[in-house]
Amino acid sequence: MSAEVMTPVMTPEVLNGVAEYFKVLSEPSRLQILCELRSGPKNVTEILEATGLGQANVSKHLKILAQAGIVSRHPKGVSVYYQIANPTCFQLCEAVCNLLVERLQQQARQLEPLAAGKGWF
Amino acid sequence: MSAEVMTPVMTPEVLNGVAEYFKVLSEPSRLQILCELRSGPKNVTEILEATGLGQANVSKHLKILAQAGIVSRHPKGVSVYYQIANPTCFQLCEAVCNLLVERLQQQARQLEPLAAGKGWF
DNA sequence: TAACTATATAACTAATTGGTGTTAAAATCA
DNA sequence: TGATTTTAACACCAATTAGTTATATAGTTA
Repeated sequence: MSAEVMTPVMTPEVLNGVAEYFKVLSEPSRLQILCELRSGPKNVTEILEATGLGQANVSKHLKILAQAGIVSRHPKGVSVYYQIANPTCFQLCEAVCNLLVERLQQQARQLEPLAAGKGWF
Repeated sequence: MSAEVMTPVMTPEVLNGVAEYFKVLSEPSRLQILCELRSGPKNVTEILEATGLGQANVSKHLKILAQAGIVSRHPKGVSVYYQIANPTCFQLCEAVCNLLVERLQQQARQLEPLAAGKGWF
């Protein structure tokens, strides 16, 4: 009955949700933590040592990642293990990586003739 | 010769670059602007009217999007038209959207038996 | 129970940033 | 030329947040 079937209206709620997810991935420290979890679950101390970040800082970042559903929390005795809950985040990172590489390569191609001495005069 | 071929080291530069790109997409206003550009190029005035955002605000957001290589700038007479330079951003948004939908559906499934009256006692 | 370890939380600072208002610059038209 | 329109640049304020320090909480062991 709706005429908006083909191009769905992006409600503010959806926009906010998507923006919020991207915001979680927009901090180098959090990406670093995610990279460390690529090899498997790690407890907080291991993440501390691997990243060199402060304890309270890591704890806060892990909470944010867990709330976003990107990592999951698994208490085991004294320590708490975290692991990737949804590997989609890596696909997103990979896509952005490719984007950045493409852009750098394109810039390199544009600069190449100048480096070869052509085009200055 | 390198032993790090399989799992590439994520240098701080790469991490910063990826984080920076995600940060550009982490603002609802910018996502709103991108959504308005889905239907084709638009000048600033058209974007103003479509989004309801302030002029200076839109100008700033467009600059950020252009610097990130997500939109491209095309002056035409008095006005300046912007258009999507790389549609990859939409694939990213779509992926995040699916993620959010999946999470809501999963939460719904978990809540369903409780709503049916089972599991309270 | 007390002592110890691992993690989380609270309070704080410093820096970043989204939004607004204003001004300036550039193109078009009278 | 002068007036108008369109966009960008600049200054400002309010709100958010990453990181740090100190403290609290929970699990473990003696």
